[in-house]
Order: sequence, then C-alpha cells, then structure tokens
Amino acid sequence: MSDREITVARLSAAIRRYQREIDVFDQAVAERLGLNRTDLRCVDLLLDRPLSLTELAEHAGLSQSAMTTALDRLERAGYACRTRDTNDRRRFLVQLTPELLTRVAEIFKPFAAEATAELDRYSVSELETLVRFFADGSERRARHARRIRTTPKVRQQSAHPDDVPPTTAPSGS
Amino acid sequence: MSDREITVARLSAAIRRYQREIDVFDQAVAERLGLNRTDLRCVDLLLDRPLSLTELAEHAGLSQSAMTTALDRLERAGYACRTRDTNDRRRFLVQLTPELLTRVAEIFKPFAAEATAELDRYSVSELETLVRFFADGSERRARHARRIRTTPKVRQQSAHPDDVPPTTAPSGS
DNA sequence: CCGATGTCAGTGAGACTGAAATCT
DNA sequence: CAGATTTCAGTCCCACTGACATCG
Repeated sequence: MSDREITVARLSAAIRRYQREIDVFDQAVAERLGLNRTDLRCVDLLLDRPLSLTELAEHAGLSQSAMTTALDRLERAGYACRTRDTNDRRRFLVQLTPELLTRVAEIFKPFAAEATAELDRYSVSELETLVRFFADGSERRARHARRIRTTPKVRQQSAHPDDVPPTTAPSGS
Repeated sequence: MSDREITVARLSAAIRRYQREIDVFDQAVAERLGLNRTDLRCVDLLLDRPLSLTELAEHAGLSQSAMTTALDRLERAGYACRTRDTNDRRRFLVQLTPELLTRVAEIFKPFAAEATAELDRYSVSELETLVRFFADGSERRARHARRIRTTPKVRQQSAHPDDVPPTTAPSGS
C-alpha cells in the first residue's frame, strides 16, 4: 500500500467520523434550543434570509401543512415570526427573532472562536485546498443525490417474497 | 478584508453548503433503500461491525424499545438479522445481510469511483491537510457537543411567559 | 374564475416510558 | 435471586394527504 493509498484511507475514515460528529453536534444544539431536528433545519435555512412558508417548506423538504405546524412550534417558542408581505398579501415572510439569534450566538461563540483560531494554523493555500475539496464534495453529492433519486430501480427481489414488492419507494419516508 | 479573511469566509460558506448536501444525499440514499433516516443511521453503524441491540441503541441515540422496533423493520426489509451470541445467550448480534451490502455497493459505486478519481488531483501533502482538518473538526465538534449538553442553561426568559419554563430539555426530541 | 398561498382535520409512522419476560 | 438483555403496551410527537379559505 502506497503512502497515498494510506492517506486516502485515513481521509475516508476521517470524513466518515466527521459526518457522524456533525450529527451528534446538531442534536446537542437542537436539544439545547428545545427544538427537534426538523425545526433546527428551518432555523438554519432562515439564518441566510427570510423565506415564505412555501419556500421554507421546499428547502426543508416538508409539505406545506407540516411546515405550518413546524412554524407554529417555532413561533410558540418565540424563535420565529410571520410578517405579512406588503406586496402580496396572501403570503408572509418568516423571520427569526433576536431572541433566537442571541441564543444561537451564545451556543456557537466558544465553538466558533476555537474554530477560527484553528484556521490560523493553516496557510492561505491550504485553506484554498479545503475550499476546493468542500465545493467539489458538495457539487458531487448534490449531483449523485439526483442520480439516486431518479435512477429507476433494477428489479430487486425481496428477501421476503410474501411482501408486496413496491414499484415506487415504500413507506414514503 | 485580507486574502486570508476572504478565503476563510469562502471556506465557512463551503462547509455550510457541504453539510446541507450531505443531508440531501443521505435522504436520497434512505429513500432508495426504503428506509427512514434512523434506520439508515443504524445501517451505517453496522457497516463497521456487528453490534448487540443495546450497543446499537446507544450509538444511534435510541431507547432500547425504539431500537427493537427499528430492528424489526430492518429485518422485515431483509437488510439485517439477529444472530445469537454464542458466549452470552441472552444477547444477540445484529448483522447486515449480503442483500443490503449489495444494494449499498450499487448505490455508492458511481459516487465512490468519482470521489476516488477526484482525490488523484490532490497531492499527498494536500490530502494530509484534509485529514488534519477533518480530524480536528471531528474532535472539536464532539467536545463542544458535550459542552452544549452539559452546560447549565442560563436563566432564559421565554418570549411567552405563560409557557411552562422547563428545567430540562422540553419535548425530548 | 383560476392559480397561488397558507391552514385545518384526520391518519399513520416512529420514538419514548415503564412493565414484563428470558437468560446468566 | 440479582443483574443484564430484549420485548411488549400505551402514549405522544410529527409528517403526510386532502379539503378548505383567502388573496391577486
């Protein structure tokens, strides 16, 4: 096994662990805020910019009804609010409250400080390598997610022939 | 704004997008396999090695009861099986079936091929930079997840004073 | 009136707590 | 019997579908 192969193997393992720790971390953040993972994902999306309910539902991968109840939860928690769109009075924009922004900042401050300090230990060219890697990885994952969703399933025989073999994805989870 | 600051900002954005695309990708994989996200997480854990039900529950962050029903689903789908532990006949080990391994391989093959080819465009020293970054990030996230879970909440006044202010995390999500 | 936006009602999946069964 | 492992029963949260109200 070459040096390169060894390093690639270590990188694969490191990425796998990284993904798991992101999950653990996000779970801790959600619990601290008293939110479930779905609501936290909505908060993350809203940190970029206010969105209408429909837009939010699409980005979060929820139905409009589910989005309505999720948004009700966020409002009841005092983390978001509906503000009528002045141009189109059917719709509204969802905005995060200062309350939420404050709490998020409190939670992330120590983490962000450490992460920033850590980045000082990387040269600009190393940082650019990282940017390239993450950008490529994002693009590739997005592309293959589409492939996986759209590729027709090969005839797959169930291990339990008495089960109904679904043509479309079973249990629309 | 210095070159470094600009690159750091781009890196932050790239990482944020990366995390979202991982979520989208995992969702597509789960749907293709006919699993929910919880079950997919269990599969991911079992790819490393067989685990007892209790171990699996702990790693997946589930109660033992929830783990039982999740495992029932995986068995019914033909993706996992319970095999008695010969040493301790109370417990069993959960193993993935060849059926599942085949399907996972089919799904990931094009993705993995592309990712491997992409890595050829990085020097060994660049790969080592990536390993360092992911390892540090994992460790930091794990550590701060513990901090977030254990730090006592500062007296936080709810935006809705009529709500019951929970001492522990509400809605045990 | 038609299309778009958001809400409401009813249903089902899945996770939790707590009690029970089985094995060492 | 005590302790560990897994399962069962009942409950609750949350997402979905489909119908409905409202606005442009």
